[in-house]
Amino acid sequence: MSTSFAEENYLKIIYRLSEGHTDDISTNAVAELTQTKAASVTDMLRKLAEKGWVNYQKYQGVRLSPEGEKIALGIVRKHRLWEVFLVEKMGFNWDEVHEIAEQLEHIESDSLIEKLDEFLEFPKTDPHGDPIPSKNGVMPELGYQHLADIKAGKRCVLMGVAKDSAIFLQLLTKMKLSLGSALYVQEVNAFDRSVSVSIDEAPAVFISHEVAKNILVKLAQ
Amino acid sequence: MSTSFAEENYLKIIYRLSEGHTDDISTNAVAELTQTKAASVTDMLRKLAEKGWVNYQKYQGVRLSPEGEKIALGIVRKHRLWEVFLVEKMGFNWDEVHEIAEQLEHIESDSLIEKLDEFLEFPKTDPHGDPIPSKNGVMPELGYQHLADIKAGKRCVLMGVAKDSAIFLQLLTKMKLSLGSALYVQEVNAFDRSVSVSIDEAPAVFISHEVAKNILVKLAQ
DNA sequence: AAATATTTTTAGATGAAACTAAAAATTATT
DNA sequence: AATAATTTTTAGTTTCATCTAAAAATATTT
Ligand SMILES: [Mn+2]
Ligand SMILES: [Mn+2]
Ligand SMILES: [Mn+2]
Ligand SMILES: [Mn+2]
Repeated sequence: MSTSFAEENYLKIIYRLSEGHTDDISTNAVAELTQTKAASVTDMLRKLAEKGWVNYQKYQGVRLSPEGEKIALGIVRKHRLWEVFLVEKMGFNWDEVHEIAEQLEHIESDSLIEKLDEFLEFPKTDPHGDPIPSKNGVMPELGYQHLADIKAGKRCVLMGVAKDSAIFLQLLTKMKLSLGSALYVQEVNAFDRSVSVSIDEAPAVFISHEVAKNILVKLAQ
Repeated sequence: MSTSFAEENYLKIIYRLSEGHTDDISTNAVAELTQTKAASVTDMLRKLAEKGWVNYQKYQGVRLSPEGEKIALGIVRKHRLWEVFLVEKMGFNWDEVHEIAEQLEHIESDSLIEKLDEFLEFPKTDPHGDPIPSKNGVMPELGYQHLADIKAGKRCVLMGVAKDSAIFLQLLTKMKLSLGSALYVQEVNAFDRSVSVSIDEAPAVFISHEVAKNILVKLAQ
């Protein structure tokens, strides 16, 4: 069965909202991410349920069916592989690729995406550190922690971001933060929950809680 | 002003039908290439005229305005650059790329297409020998001839094809014909207008008039 | 437990892009 | 020049994805 751009975008967003927990997703949550009204979401959820891609009961919220999750993972795979292409081969910065990948993720050609994967030498993660689902729909679990949850005195490495808006990524770049940055959490400041962090052995800088929440790290060793 | 996929496809097809001659294009001709009904074409032509991209008078046919031609050339440029990418970088055969490029041509990002052009080292022609319009909307005139019009005894080189359907391209491949093939027109056979042609100095084979019409060549020296 | 607030669904409408069937205009033929 | 054939347009529908406004269901507060 074929999928429209709109359907693919809804499935992808329901997938995103489901990551981690297992409870049902609310109509309003979907409406916010799709940038549509709740009434439009209700219509689409009925249609997706009709096609067997979601389980949906009026007023009870929605979750992906196994079939729907497979489609969503396919879109996410394409999105992230194209992002790698845009950064690695076309020379874009990590804050410039998301919007273009939003378009490219809907290109329909299995052979293209497999050839792209090979051309990029089978990357495991995208330019934002997000894992790339395998061809057969398995999303690797990377198990990173949020910088905001790291205790003072710990060393860690920046492995990813939990948000890929251009404005956030540009701020990280300004702060000299990028994938692979070696971080030393000198102090957690109780007043505003900001963290004093030394980046690549440089003198420590303040990172706000809002930013630290969206930085994913792996503890050193 | 933004363009929908449907509008872009119409403009591209009107452009294609206009190449060469200067007369107006008929509604039916457009309907055939867009794979829609004449009534649908009439609707769209009114809309395109409204936006200033075509000149259209009821019953008089249609032609592109300068603005419409610029848009069409932009789509053709993207289509052909993506085809080069698919063949040169992704390892597709020349008969496999057209359908994928039909999708990729609608990706909207000026910086992407300029970076792609650079990545491909500014190709002048696509995998079918078709010229790639410049960034500023100029289509190079290559001035090739049809193999069907070449006189017996002449040598020429295969430079392009006038049709990019997979079935035609696969036949050429089977006949060992590809871009750059050195052709010697041994004889034009009056009965069926087929041509006896030696390909790369091999013993001559028969090429039907139907095929010869769609092969573009440059006379040797 | 009632009242109130919030969320979600229904009902009805809109704009795009297609369709079919019928009418009108143009072109070709006698 | 009249008739017939063909092409093109109009009129009225359909499907998809959205919208607004109002109704219904659920959740929260008093
Ligand atoms: Mn992204
Ligand atoms: Mn990403
Ligand atoms: Mn197209
Ligand atoms: Mn081509």
